[in-house]
Amino acid sequence: MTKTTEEIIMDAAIKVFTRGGYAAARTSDIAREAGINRALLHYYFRDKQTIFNLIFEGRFKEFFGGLFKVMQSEDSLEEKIRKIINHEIGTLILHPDLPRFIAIEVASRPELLVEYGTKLGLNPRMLIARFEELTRAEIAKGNIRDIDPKQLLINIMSLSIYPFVAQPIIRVMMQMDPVMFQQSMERRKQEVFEFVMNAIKKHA
Amino acid sequence: MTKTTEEIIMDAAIKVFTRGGYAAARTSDIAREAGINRALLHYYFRDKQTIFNLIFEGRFKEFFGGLFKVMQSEDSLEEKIRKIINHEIGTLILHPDLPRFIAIEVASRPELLVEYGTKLGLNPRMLIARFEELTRAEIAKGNIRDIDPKQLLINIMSLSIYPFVAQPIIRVMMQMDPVMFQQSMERRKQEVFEFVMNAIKKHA
DNA sequence: GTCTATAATTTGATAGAC
DNA sequence: GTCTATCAAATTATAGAC
Repeated sequence: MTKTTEEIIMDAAIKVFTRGGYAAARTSDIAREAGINRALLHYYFRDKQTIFNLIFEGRFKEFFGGLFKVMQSEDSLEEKIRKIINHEIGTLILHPDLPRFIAIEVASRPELLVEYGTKLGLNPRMLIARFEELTRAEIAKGNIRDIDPKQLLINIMSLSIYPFVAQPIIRVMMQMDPVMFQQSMERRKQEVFEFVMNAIKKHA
Repeated sequence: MTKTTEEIIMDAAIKVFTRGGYAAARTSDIAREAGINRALLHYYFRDKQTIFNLIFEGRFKEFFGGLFKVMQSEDSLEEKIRKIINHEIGTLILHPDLPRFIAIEVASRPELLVEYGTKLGLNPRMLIARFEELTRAEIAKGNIRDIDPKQLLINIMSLSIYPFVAQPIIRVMMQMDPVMFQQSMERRKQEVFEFVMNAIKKHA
């Protein structure tokens, strides 16, 4: 189970690229992080852009791939909401820099979203459609209050993802070290779920 | 009211730096955007870092300055929540790239937060303290359900700010052009307010 | 496969003419 | 004040020895 040099380089590249995006990444940082020489990067991978593309595809998949499965599940709305939140926060506890990385790169080149989206067979329309349908059905049945399903989905994502984007700010303002932050996010799974369910509940 | 060259350069620099952060910004991009020569940047400002520091201070102030005032107001909790949401979304409609820019730079250098925070006389502890106090009072009075005030504040911020961070993704997934997105955010002020108020309301 | 040395390219900063 | 030309430094990429 000992890692090949190629894997070592990839792991190092993930760290460096994810930290500040493509522009801020130095190939020398990747080499140092991997404990090898810069020239060896070019032996295993053609150039910086090639490494980045491989990394981006993997990170993109991490960010969107699991979500797609969860969104497609045949659960009730409540159960689906719970799973989305648990999946998002759970993933980001393991990879806290992920959303910032995706945001940086997709903002500077939005076509990446379409390119890698189709590459992974993700259909955004489909992804949203089921959730919308389910939500509208619950509204029609009178189980929840009238709310735009798209906005509801944005709200769930916002509550799950934003704290990680703002992690450095939150940590300073609320005086948390990384461990405290992680524990706080662990508890947040339940808190966000309750917040959302309350928000869509009907009131007398 | 015709702009000086210095102002033209600053405006261009704001655009370029905000787009992808310091590392991705090219001085040649700033010059082209300003319609002048690269050398002229160095005539008006010492170097890239100097321009960036000026820009960052301004943007930082835009992002945190107004919030500070709103957080200090003597309103009821409900009114304060409304004002926070309106202020955040309102500001970001005018400056949609702002939160991504702040997130990128503060993530790569968290000390910026403390440095510019104290420079502007912002005290994060104070900022949160009043909100916490007010929220606890409402809980004690039985007006809202029991909720961690810090988490509530994070939730309000998440709902207000995240859509702008994820703007490129949301735009693609929901097929909105920039104008539609802006209109959607305008409506969102009210929707987020209702969402939050419902979420903290007590249920029978 | 891995390294050292070096070349090529990109980017930022300066000198000096107008 | 603004430009062209040039330099210097940083960064990426390649050649070639071992």
